[in-house]
Amino acid sequence: VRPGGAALPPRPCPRGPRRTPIATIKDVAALAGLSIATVSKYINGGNVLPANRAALASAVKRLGYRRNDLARGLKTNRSLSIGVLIPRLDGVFFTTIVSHMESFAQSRGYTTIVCDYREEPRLLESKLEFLVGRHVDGIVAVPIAARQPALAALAARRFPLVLFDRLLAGGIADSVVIDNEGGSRAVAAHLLQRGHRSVGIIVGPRSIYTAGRRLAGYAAALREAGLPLPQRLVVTGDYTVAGGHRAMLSLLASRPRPTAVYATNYEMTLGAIMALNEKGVRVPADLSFVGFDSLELSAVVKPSLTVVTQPLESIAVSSAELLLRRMAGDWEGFPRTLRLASELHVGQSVALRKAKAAA
Amino acid sequence: VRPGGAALPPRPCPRGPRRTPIATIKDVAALAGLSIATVSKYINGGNVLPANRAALASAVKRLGYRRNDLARGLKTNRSLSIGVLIPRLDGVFFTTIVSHMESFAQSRGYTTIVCDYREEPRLLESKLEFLVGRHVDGIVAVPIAARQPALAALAARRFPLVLFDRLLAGGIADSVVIDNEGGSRAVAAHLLQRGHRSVGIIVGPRSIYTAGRRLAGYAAALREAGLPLPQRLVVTGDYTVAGGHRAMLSLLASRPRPTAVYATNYEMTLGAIMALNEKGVRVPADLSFVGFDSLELSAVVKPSLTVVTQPLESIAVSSAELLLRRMAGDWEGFPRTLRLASELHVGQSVALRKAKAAA
DNA sequence: TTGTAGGCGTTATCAA
DNA sequence: TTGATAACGCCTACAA
Repeated sequence: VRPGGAALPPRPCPRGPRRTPIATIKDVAALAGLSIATVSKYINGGNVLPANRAALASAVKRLGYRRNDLARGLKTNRSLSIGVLIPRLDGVFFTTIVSHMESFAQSRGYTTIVCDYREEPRLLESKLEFLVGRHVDGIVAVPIAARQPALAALAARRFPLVLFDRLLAGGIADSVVIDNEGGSRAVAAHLLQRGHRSVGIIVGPRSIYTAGRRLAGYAAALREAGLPLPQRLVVTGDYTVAGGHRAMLSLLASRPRPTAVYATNYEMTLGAIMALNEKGVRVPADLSFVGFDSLELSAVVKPSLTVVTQPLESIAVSSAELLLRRMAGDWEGFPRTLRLASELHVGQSVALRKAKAAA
Repeated sequence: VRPGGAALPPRPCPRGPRRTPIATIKDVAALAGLSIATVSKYINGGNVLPANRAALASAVKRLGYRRNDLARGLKTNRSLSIGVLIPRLDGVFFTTIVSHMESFAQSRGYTTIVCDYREEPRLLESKLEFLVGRHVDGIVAVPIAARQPALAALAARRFPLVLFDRLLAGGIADSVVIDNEGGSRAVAAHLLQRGHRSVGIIVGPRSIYTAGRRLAGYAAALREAGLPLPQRLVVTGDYTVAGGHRAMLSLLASRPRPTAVYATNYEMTLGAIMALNEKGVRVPADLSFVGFDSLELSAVVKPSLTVVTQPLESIAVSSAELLLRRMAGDWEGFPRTLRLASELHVGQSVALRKAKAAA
């Protein structure tokens, strides 16, 4: 029986024989004929006599000394690591952001521990436990739902925590999101201006924050323009390639067929394009199309795609920067919500239509 | 002036005020009225009297005690983390593998520190330094070239190190690769059997191990069949979407046009398909096509794609498992090279041609 | 079964 | 400026 709280990680492998021993401060001190206190000062940029400095430098080099961050962290009560908790590790959106975070964090001396919870609430909690157990100095996370007791508790304790992409209800934690509504409004405006009155929209799962906002912004823009948004033009694609593919097929089959389609994330954009190609639908001659996040595709596809793009690197860096600030004890403006702008890149996938009576 | 060896990481943020203090063994001991040694035993599954066990359990729960892995690692000389060093963090191939490694490692109690070196040799070295400085217990890495002194040195020191995807010259380190030649041979056989005699191949950069092997296997199969492989049918696509796109366009323009094209990685497959769609080339009626690693696409695209797939999860798990074995001191068979099979998934993208005289 | 004590590599406090 | 010395949280003989 293994006791000790809910879920202690399994015992790791028995350790093997030690290889080349690693030099410690003590070794350096011995070789340089100085005390470990002096060596420590030297290592951390303190003042030492030039003569000693030289001796230490050579000793460090001779021994190949490397500071032991574990020991240091033990003393300073910091692990020099931050946790990153995301819904999934496949899809390109999160991995790209994580990649940027990773390199930013490393440039600041921090290591990242990345966990994904496969969109499972239960896994989210246990991975959060794992991170806390690892004594990470801060956490960047993507909530799965608007209410998330575990995350809320962390925030309430003033544990450095920054959310991104999705928000918690009540704005109780520092967060970084993009202007999802704004992006969709821009798309709506663009399509309306180009004469489209019947536009299909491929949306994500209702439960996901971004999906709701993207649809809401789009619907609001239509409403303000006095146009209806019939349910048959709103198709859910589950944020997957297959879902986008299916959704596009269904829109193509719908009568009257919309004159344009707007896919609201990368995977669904990909799937939708595949469907168009299979069906031999010409863009924008037969159908206009607006995608999401697929700037790379946009450059490759002809005609170039009109897409909404998110500033992936900014999201990553803003989140990490805010986190580091909190970790440094600067809680100014807490809880803070940064809203980054999304951009509409106008390509050639939206045709100009003569205005005529709406369907 | 910051002294102390080549490249110490920058000083991290000054620490902020301590928040909710975290319970330690000492606290648990005090609350339970026992010694810390007993608590430690309890935590690690040792024998304690039932009565004490109960007291400890409640104390642990009350205090929300979590073991400090840093302190434990300091004592046991292990950091419970493994480093993962890969060429890039964009592309789906490496990130998928890393994702599997991450979850496997976590299931064994290990944390992973992921670094990418953006295909830059210099960055590879410095990230390796970073990992070693973090005292990771082992490293999984993808070399950038056949000779890599830093990696070789590590292997020579018997530091737990497993390479994957690409090999080092001389087989001096544990490695996990797929049977690249075999995959290409299977493609060649399939195409030949279906009557294709003039097949374009879109290859990766010469400098990358897998690119060389994939081309070699294909060329060998042709040679053994007594067929030529004219240079104009071998187009380099740099392993990128844009490159695959360009390469396919060039093959389509080539005269006589090949009857089939084989793209040798995921990104190039994507680009190539885009090019086909743009040009309105029907697959397989106008041109047969074989892709790589795009099983997900394969399901979405119609007609379904014939593709070579790599066992991404096996690569990840095999590498991590071998690494853990080495970390446990089991050096049996060192240096070992695991060669995993790739698979040819036959879809409907290769047409059956009546055999006739070669071009 | 339980407790005592020493040490892992660092940092930090004070004297010297 | 330098150097003993005491933590940091945990593990582990060894002794009780």
